[in-house]
Amino acid sequence: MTASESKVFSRASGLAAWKQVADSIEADIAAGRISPGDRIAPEAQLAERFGVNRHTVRRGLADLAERGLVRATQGSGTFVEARPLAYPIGLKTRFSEVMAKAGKEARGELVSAEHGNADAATAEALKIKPGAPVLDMLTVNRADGVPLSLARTFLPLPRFLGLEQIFATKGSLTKAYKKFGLDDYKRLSTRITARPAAADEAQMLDIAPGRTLLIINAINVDMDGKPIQSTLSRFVADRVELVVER
Amino acid sequence: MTASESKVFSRASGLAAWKQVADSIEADIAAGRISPGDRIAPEAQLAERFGVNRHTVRRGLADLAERGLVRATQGSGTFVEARPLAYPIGLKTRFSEVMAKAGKEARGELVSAEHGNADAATAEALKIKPGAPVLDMLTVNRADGVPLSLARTFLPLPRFLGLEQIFATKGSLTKAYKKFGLDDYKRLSTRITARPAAADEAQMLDIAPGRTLLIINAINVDMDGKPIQSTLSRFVADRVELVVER
DNA sequence: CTTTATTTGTGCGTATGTATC
DNA sequence: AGATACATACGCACAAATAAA
Repeated sequence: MTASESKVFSRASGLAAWKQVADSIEADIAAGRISPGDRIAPEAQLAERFGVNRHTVRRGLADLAERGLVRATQGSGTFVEARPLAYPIGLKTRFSEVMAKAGKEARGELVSAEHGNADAATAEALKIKPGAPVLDMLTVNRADGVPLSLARTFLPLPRFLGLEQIFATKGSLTKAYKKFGLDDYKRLSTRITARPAAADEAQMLDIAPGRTLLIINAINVDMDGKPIQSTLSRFVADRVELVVER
Repeated sequence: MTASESKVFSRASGLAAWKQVADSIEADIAAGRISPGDRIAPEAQLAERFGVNRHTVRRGLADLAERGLVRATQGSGTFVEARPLAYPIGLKTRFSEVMAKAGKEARGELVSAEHGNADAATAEALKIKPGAPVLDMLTVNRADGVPLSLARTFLPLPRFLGLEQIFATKGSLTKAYKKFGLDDYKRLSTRITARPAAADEAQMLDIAPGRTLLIINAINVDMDGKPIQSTLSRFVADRVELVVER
């Protein structure tokens, strides 16, 4: 590994030394010379390569860490972070299609499904009477086996009776809808918040409790504008990046 | 077995006792009988009122807390949470207009402003050459004095030279743009992630370190499609709820 | 500053009804 | 039928944090 891979370091460029270090490593990542998961050179080695003090290297790495490009682990090294999966949010967002486009295999796993009664919020979302029967499904959605989100979905019940069994085998809500003669649907509303993961959520998503979750509250309607589902999705924040589509 | 039950509470309704407690309190909140900021009755008192054990009340309160309706503080009480401010994200989102609509007074406070050089990511966002001059502003945006977000905004520099001085007095980026002959602009892209707040961020946003932040990476362009700003906004997650506009 | 009362948080034990094997 | 597991509910006690005296 020669220093020729990196840009030339200039003392008199006006740019702070730590910034030049950071920019150089960022360029290495952007150009694919170092890939997600790779350990970058130890700080001492970087200091020698750039001809700066280790403190200067650390300042640069801190800048990259703050922007989420690398993550330092004491005693182990500094690693290039996996770029989070871009997850589009738009009028017609389909989990399975989004994943297929990203070259990932999407699969929804049914954790539980039960018949319940709509509480005030769910009733308003689905435009049904409070206490009306709903299908209450809990699913874990994975991309290539890695849990991305934990979703609780409410569906109005006379209409989608038995949908959970189709979902369980197909692993896709879109496909399950087709069995009910519903070929197309769209997003009515999307609301986004974030909070730390509770113990049970962490367990199902295979993360440590307290890790950040992106909470998405979505309502989908059929082409007649009739609500067909109200979903509370909990995404592992450092595995996805939500992209708002226009 | 005795008939000394509370009016809404029914032992043999099939609904779990804790759920009935939760529903009853939720109804009180929905009906405005208790308002955001109010302390609800102590657990012991609620237990007596509903004729159940305190554990049962706690189970119900835990349900409400998980849904963000209340927040318990040890030694102090359980309080009704303020509903987070709905923050629309769309093609033309203006902080000041959004706040005015919500009946809040919006004000951007300039923390720092300096001339810098675009790093790789900023350069790509603004479609300028890496290292090109940019205005690097750090602002805290408040609604009625409460910090909602901390934003780092990069603007291309020959074009917006001196904008920071106008922003400092006006407290609004939209107004500052007008002084540069830019009357209208639109959102090109919005990317959303989330993570805990660092110490310095927490201090400026008046929250505890580690509280969850919603990170929004936005690029705005003028009506010719030319990028005019790249902003990294850090919203206090439990003060706002992002609403994706269609 | 110390003391005291209030309030939430936690633990353990007991009992019961309901599924499930 | 029996055994087992699980969720629900109750009772008591104490710890920890907060607020008021």
